[in-house]
Amino acid sequence: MANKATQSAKPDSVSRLVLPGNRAPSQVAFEAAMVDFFASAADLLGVPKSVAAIYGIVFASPGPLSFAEIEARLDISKGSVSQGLRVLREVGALKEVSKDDDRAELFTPDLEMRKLIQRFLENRLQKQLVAGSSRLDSLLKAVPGQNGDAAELRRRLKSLQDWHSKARKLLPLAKTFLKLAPG
Amino acid sequence: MANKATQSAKPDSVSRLVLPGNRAPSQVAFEAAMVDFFASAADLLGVPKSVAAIYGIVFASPGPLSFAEIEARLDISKGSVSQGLRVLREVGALKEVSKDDDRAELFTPDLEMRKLIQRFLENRLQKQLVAGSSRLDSLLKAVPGQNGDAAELRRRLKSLQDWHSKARKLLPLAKTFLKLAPG
DNA sequence: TTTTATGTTCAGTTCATATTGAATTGAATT
DNA sequence: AATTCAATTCAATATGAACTGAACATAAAA
Repeated sequence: MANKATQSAKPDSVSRLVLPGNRAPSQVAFEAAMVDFFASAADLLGVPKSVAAIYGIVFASPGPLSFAEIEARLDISKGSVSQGLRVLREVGALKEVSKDDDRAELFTPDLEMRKLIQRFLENRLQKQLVAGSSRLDSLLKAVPGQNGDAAELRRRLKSLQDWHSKARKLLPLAKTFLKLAPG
Repeated sequence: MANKATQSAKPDSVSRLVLPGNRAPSQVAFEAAMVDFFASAADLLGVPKSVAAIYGIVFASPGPLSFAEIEARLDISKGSVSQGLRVLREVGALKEVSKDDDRAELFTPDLEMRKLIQRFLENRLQKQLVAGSSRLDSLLKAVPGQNGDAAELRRRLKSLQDWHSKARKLLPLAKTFLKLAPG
């Protein structure tokens, strides 16, 4: 809990979320760096920091972690852990591995990132692009006036449609490319 | 289609920013729709709504608009208009056309979106990817422990490096693709 | 049944970010 | 030099997404 003013000049970023506990300093440092890494990626993708932190801490652990262990290693609330885990399970970023002698769920990163990336591309980009296209169709029909001004507006909308079309065509290419074998 | 009940139902979102003034209702509706369109795109890219609204209102006007006209058509403050215009000029989304008989600046959308898109790809994506790569290098050297656990962590990091590498290779392809002539 | 362990929910709070607008700047005009 | 007006700045404020934590749910153990 103690989240008081720090006495050292630690980076005031996300790595503050990582609690030392009684683990080896090198392990803690590694965890903090991983959490930071995913936090900055998450920032780009519009994902909450706490979610990134959870993923980072699980990623940094060679063995699967329980809810309680995640809670202990991160300075975020039970509620946030619960909701963050839900999000990460929903998008397939984490998978549960059940240890039969204990009823606590254990989480480990799902390294099949193909699916993760595909999901992102389809859910955010493709959706937005498709919705945008039909909106542009409507707009083109609703151009006000009928003189040269209207012509100019139509020209602009056509230009937007062109870009949308290119982006839509690029998406499948990107998906294919990202699927290629390492090398 | 999956459109809500009424076709003229005003989404109570961003189009509220558009002020009717004394322009033709069809023009106002068109403006509101354009503002909405750019607002949802901006949302994806992490750009403030007011900035998107300004771009939308300028895009929806066949002729260039002055600061005062933009302010009159949108329900946002002078300060937001000023700051939004600055951002849009900086990224090259708007260009100024000077009308010699008046000293007010006039703005019109810069339809050379190539540059805009290139800027976005380079500044946000490429930067993040390059920074990420070097962070991964560091992390690989800082893997704690030396047994099988360390090997597992190295395996995970290698996997991340692979994805980063693919994404970095994809960027130039995307740039080229988006540059192709319409068709 | 009661207790304990584990996880979830959600009403309220926090805090980062967007927005505001009074004060200011500076260029053109008189 | 004083006035006017377009535009900018920035401290103050508003907004809302993310976070918290107490209450609640569920299931195994006692």
